[in-house]
Amino acid sequence: MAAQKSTINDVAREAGVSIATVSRFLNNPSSIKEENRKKVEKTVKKLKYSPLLYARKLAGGKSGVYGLIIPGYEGVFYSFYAMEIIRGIGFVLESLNIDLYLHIFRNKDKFNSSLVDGVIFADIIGNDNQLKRVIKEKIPCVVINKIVDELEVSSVTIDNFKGGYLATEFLINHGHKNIVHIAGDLEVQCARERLEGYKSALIKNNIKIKDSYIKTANFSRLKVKKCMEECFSGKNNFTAVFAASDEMAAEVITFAQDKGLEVPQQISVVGFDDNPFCNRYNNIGITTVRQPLQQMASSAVNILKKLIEKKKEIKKIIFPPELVIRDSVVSR
Amino acid sequence: MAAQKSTINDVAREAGVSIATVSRFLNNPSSIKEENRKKVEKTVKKLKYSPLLYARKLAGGKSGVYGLIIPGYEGVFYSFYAMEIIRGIGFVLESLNIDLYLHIFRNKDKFNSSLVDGVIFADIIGNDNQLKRVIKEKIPCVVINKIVDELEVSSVTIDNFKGGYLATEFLINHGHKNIVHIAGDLEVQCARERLEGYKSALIKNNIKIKDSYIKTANFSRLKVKKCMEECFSGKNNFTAVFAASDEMAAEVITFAQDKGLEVPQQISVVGFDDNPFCNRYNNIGITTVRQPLQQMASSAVNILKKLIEKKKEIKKIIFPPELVIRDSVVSR
DNA sequence: CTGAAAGCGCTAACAA
DNA sequence: TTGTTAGCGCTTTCAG
Repeated sequence: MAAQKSTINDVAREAGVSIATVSRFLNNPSSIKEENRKKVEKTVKKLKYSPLLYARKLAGGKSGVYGLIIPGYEGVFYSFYAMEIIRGIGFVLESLNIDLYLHIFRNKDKFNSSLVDGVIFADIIGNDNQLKRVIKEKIPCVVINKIVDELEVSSVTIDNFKGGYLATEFLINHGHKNIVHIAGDLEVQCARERLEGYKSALIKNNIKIKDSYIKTANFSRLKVKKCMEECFSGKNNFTAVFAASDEMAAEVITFAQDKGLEVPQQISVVGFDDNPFCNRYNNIGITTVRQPLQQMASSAVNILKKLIEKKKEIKKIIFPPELVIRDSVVSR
Repeated sequence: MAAQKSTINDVAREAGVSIATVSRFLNNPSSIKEENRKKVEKTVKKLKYSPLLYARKLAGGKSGVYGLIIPGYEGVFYSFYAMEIIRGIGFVLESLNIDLYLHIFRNKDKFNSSLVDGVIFADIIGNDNQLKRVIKEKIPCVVINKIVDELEVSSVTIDNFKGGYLATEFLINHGHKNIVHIAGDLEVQCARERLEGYKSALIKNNIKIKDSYIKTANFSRLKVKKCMEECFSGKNNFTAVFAASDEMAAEVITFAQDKGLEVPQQISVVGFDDNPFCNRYNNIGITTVRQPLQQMASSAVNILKKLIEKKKEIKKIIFPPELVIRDSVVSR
């Protein structure tokens, strides 16, 4: 009556072999006799058998599931970065026939890694403990978007310093000297590095760094408004803004336009991300710094896979960022 | 040496009780003596013990993980609907201390439900078989966004017919008679129903349905352009467009503006979703139909939870849609 | 190449 | 209230 799932025992009985043979068929088909392989194969199909992942895992096998841990900061589901990472990883895993176990956490640290074969961290923001625990339990893992120098762990990042440098240098090369930087949340490594890149470009070009030109907006659009109001409140004479994300750059444009200023004629803008949602914001193509998120995701999966298969060692990869020139910057 | 995870045996030994007592502590703490409870609690903390979900599940328990299955249609990761559902469900589950197992599939049907206690389907698009299998295996489940009349399964939806009707009626009430409808992918139930709502509103108001006014754009922005080109190619005299999503509505606005037409002065537009990304598209607040996605998500989780706890029966919930009036429609 | 059997960590009778 | 014990479905020695 009950349409229960069939088990390895059912298959073994029906096919007239032992469960060990069925197990071998599942894990290493070439290790059993042709004849048995055919019999088992037929029976598996007939009974629509598929192994219980948890039984398999308990017996020392693999579940075929990777974990993806995403810090649940505010607005994470509106974050281009987070969504691209989920998308990229989901896409690669699918082609590998591996399932995804997504864990988005806020505050608490309750990821139970027991179901997964390995873990990918999409950034580490306040969850160093989680990472440490995973490493301690010897679960293979890879970190994206943060270089964790103090730990023996694989990572995939871009050179955010260079990204910030490129963006700022591009503005400088167009004759801008008074450049505002809207930074992301400085708790986050990539935001700090982009800021450092900005400073470094100024220094190299003998431009004085003005603290009043550096604002922090948490990567969210909401806070950008406040930053811009501050910039405009004093005696402002800046001619360009470099924002640490395209979303923030878009908000800068909106703000400037609401103020009656033309972009880029009166204010040039550079963003970060190459977010397709903002490519053509209010008809302005935003010049931006592209990070190859899909490549990073795919790279992370591959490293993890090899780690799980014990084929490779810890590896720290850094991709180069790329300046994408559109039309939100003019010379002056 | 090896920092292995501690097991229930370690805890039992260390605390001087049997593993059964530890198990009881985990699942029903009030059933053991105060004294033992304290001892076990202390030991659990000391050893940083947490049960292996798969061992638990194999022994007939729960994993504390719900599955969320999302059809991986093109652009799913840019889909407001999909992201809101993930967000809403993630948010509710987090407060319940339940983990999420996200499965986004394309083509193949390889969801292995064995790790989860229950499953939520975010829409059914071409994966009826998956749903049927889950039901057959007696795994508790809930479907969002599609009413599956022919199956005994819980569902949470909105009244999409009514949504389409409201949108169209609003345009008619503003004096529009020539109304284009940009439908979503008609493989998807909600798109069909919105279209029916549109037709019904026209009929009720004695306006003839023109096939040339009905275009299908797959919910994606790309196809909208083609639809609009078609609309404009013939002798067009439509004055309004009702799009089955805000994203598509935004694209309609872009297209019209590129054509040199003013929105809403020359063309009124109504969308669907109340997508905050499009709230203020090119400075135009889009009038739209809101579906309470967060509520739907939360409702789905609650139904599933009760199903798993065997406290409730199959339930089909239909939420009402709500017209949100902004400024993309003018009378004529 | 195959089968028998041990055991992974846990839950849930059952007996005490 | 507690401990003993029999599995849950699978992988993996170890003999044959």
